[in-house]
Amino acid sequence: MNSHSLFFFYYLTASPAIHIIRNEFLFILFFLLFLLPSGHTYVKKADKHQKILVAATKVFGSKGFFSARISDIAKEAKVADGTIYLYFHNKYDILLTLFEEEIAKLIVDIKAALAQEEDPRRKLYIFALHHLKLVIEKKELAEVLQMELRQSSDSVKEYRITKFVDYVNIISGIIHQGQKSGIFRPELKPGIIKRAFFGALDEMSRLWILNSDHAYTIDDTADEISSIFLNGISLPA
Amino acid sequence: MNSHSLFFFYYLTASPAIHIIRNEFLFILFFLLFLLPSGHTYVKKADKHQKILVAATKVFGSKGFFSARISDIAKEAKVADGTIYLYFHNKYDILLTLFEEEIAKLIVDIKAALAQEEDPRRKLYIFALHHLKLVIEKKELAEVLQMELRQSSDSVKEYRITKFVDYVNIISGIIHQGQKSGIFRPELKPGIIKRAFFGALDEMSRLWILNSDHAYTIDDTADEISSIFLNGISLPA
DNA sequence: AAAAATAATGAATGGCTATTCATGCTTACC
DNA sequence: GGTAAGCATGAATAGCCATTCATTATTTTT
Repeated sequence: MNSHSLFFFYYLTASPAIHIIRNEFLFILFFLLFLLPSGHTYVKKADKHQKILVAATKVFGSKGFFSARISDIAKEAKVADGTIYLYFHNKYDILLTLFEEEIAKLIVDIKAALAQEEDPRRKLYIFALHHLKLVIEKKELAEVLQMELRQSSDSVKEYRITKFVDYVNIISGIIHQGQKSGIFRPELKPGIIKRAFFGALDEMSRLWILNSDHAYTIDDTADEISSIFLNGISLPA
Repeated sequence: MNSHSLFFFYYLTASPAIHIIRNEFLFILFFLLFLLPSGHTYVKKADKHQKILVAATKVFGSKGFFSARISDIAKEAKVADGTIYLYFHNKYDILLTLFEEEIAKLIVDIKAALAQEEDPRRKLYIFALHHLKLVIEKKELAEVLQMELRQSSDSVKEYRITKFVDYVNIISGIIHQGQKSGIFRPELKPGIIKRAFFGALDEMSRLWILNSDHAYTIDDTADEISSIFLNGISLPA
């Protein structure tokens, strides 16, 4: 979408102003009114952008970023290798876009679900449930998160420190609230807890991803983990 | 060491038996008595093997397996690129060797420390402490573990399922023992707990590795995490 | 101290694959 | 139905880097 509008403006500004006679003006008007918002080309582009991202998620998820080949992604998306470069700058750009779009969605989702709830204990449970549900519903994405969030390369680190932290900080927010309202032990450091909690969930994801025999249901797991934490961090009633 | 002894046997069996006259017999005896156990060549080989592993740990740790170049490792080890191939089959072999040797050591260490202790609660604490200490004392190794345990490639997965599980199963052993002796809640599933516990610790490592400003001490952290878990999984007294 | 055996070197090789681009195809408009 | 604009294609390019190997250095043996 982004690159599409840019493209459009490029063409617009590149043609000398003197050429904007009546015909062309009408054409541009037409273009603005019909093509840009919902026109055919536009939709197709968005389609492929999406198709490529979906394919990339699958391929990155199963082979990891480095072992994944552009041609794998192209084949999976049923698109020529070169086509990918009409939509993304390079391989790494695909990964970044994947993160930006998906983590953003995830944050929105979870925040919406949390807004329904007041009790910090319930909130923690809801967070756990959402996070684990992601693993089921978007198995491939979860695998990418699993693998690539760890890849240490300075550029990735910087990125991670931007986006990922937002997500994890939702937890410390909950802990904080719980401490303020006297439900959680006040001496615990939210900075540690959030990490521990995320780590526990994340490790469960890994379990899920690596084993195909899912011995426990998602609800059992969310239940058990948040219950441990709640018992662990709550003040005695 | 391994490849060295193989080498020796290769030479031994390759020379026809008829050649073993008195002189050569004495030579072999000499070789066996002096060179093999502590001779010069042997030590030097072990030296370089080790030097390369140390260098590799550093390089893998800072750049990740895929971004690490053999030439980086060679430079770090102060050795020619080609030399590495006298000690390892290929790049991936370096990584595997690293794991085998280090995780094995770690398991031995932790088991020794645990043997001193009876109380499952204390054991859990000790495990946490050891694991986190690893992150401090062998920062680079910890980074490699962090990064590469996640790398999804079928060969790695298989490997992981062999060695790594041994390590994590130490936790479930402790939980089990605690449940049998009526200290831990019997309805909890050790299969989940061990993962959650490991995940929490592991996430703490990540925190440590990514942030340079170490806001919390290792003991604080081990304390806090095991305390949460202990509260969480213990039966009310 | 020469010869033989072993080890180390690093430049050259070769395979692999991200990226490009000349070409052909589709669609949208007249 | 012809034309132009934008799209898609995939073979060719180009760069990177693991691995090899002819050569040099070192160590051991006689």
